[in-house]
Amino acid sequence: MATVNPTKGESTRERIIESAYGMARREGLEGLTIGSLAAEVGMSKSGVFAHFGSLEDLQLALLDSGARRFVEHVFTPALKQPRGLKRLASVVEAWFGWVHFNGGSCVLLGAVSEYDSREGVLHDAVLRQQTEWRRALAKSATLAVETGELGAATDVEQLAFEIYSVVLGMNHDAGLFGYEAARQRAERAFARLVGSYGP
Amino acid sequence: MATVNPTKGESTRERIIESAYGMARREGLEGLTIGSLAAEVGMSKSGVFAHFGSLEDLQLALLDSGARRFVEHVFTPALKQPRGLKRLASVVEAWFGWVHFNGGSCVLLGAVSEYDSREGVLHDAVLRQQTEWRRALAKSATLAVETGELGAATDVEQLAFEIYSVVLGMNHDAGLFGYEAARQRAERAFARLVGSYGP
DNA sequence: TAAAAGAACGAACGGTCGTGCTATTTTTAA
DNA sequence: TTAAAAATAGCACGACCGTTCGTTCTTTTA
Repeated sequence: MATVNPTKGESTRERIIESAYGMARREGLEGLTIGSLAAEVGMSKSGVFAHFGSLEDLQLALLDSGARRFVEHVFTPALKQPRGLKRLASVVEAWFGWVHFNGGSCVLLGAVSEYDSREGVLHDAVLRQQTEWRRALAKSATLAVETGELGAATDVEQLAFEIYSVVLGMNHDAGLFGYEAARQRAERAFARLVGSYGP
Repeated sequence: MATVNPTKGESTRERIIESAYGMARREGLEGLTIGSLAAEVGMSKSGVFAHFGSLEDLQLALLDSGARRFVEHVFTPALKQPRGLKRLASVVEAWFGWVHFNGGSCVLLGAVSEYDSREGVLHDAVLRQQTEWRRALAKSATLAVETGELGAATDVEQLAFEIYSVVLGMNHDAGLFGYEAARQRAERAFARLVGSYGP
């Protein structure tokens, strides 16, 4: 019972974030403005503003919220799979689905290219996220090595990089050329990867 | 003799683009403003503005200029290599180097995530670029199949996607975690790729 | 050297930006 | 039901946005 009895402020704050998330998917975190956001949720600028205290804090909240959804969508369901290749594949498949779930463009990945060569709290948050998920991916790979489904000599960090690359490739192609074709390419690439790292 | 006797206007236009390119590398094409650009080149806003007619045209010019550099840096030198795997490898290596050449963040790739889910001439230009380079990459792969250095059954479009993914992975990691480590990962990934597609 | 063309400036425009303030309304708690 | 607290609106601000316009200075051409 985490979200029971949400106060009015909390629920509208959630509504704002929801709306901002859709907007950021089209315009990026940087393209977000309080004015247009207020118009979309049907509030005044100052009304929206008061919930966050600053635009940067709103962006930060958005990043957090996105991260929560991401983990829920990609990592959590995989826990139902047995450790090893099954679980790793589940993560990757869900990751592919995540791109589609977000209409072909991902706020979190967009934030990487917006903030990777900048300083500030948003950069720090993005870096933390990416580091964490790369680590989680490598961990999943490690389990698949331990079950013997991947070769014992597997460099799991390298494999995590290569899987992540496929995700980036899919994200890239989905945005430019369409989701379906991109997903097929990505599926095949991942299958190849698993095959080439096999025992 | 293309750039001989450049008129004054042409040369300052070049200077502006040069400066804008560096700025766009930090802030993205979207983050570019005529005011800050004018300040950096030491001109008035209107003086800068007059060279392009609109901000969008400036961004478009920047995209064109970047494309020219990119081709010059990545594709042109590879022509000195014999057709086949040598040339393909040369393209990929130069591509890796291109990321470093641009200080770890590439304007052209940045433009993809800025404009992939938008409409307009900038989106169109980005799409044209990416389509062209993917095609060129696939073509390079085709030659390597014809020389017998890659398997006859190779799906060159799939291979092009996978190579491109590695480039994206490298770009991602270079921006967040540093160039050197990213390049090593990318090198190994490409080597694996070539190996797994071998004859 | 004179005339025409081009380049750059400075000021101003209407907008929008994020952010403070002070009211007013609505929700919550006693 | 009433008082306190929270949520929202309204307005104004200074800054900056892209763009336009008329003017001035510099370069090119004849």
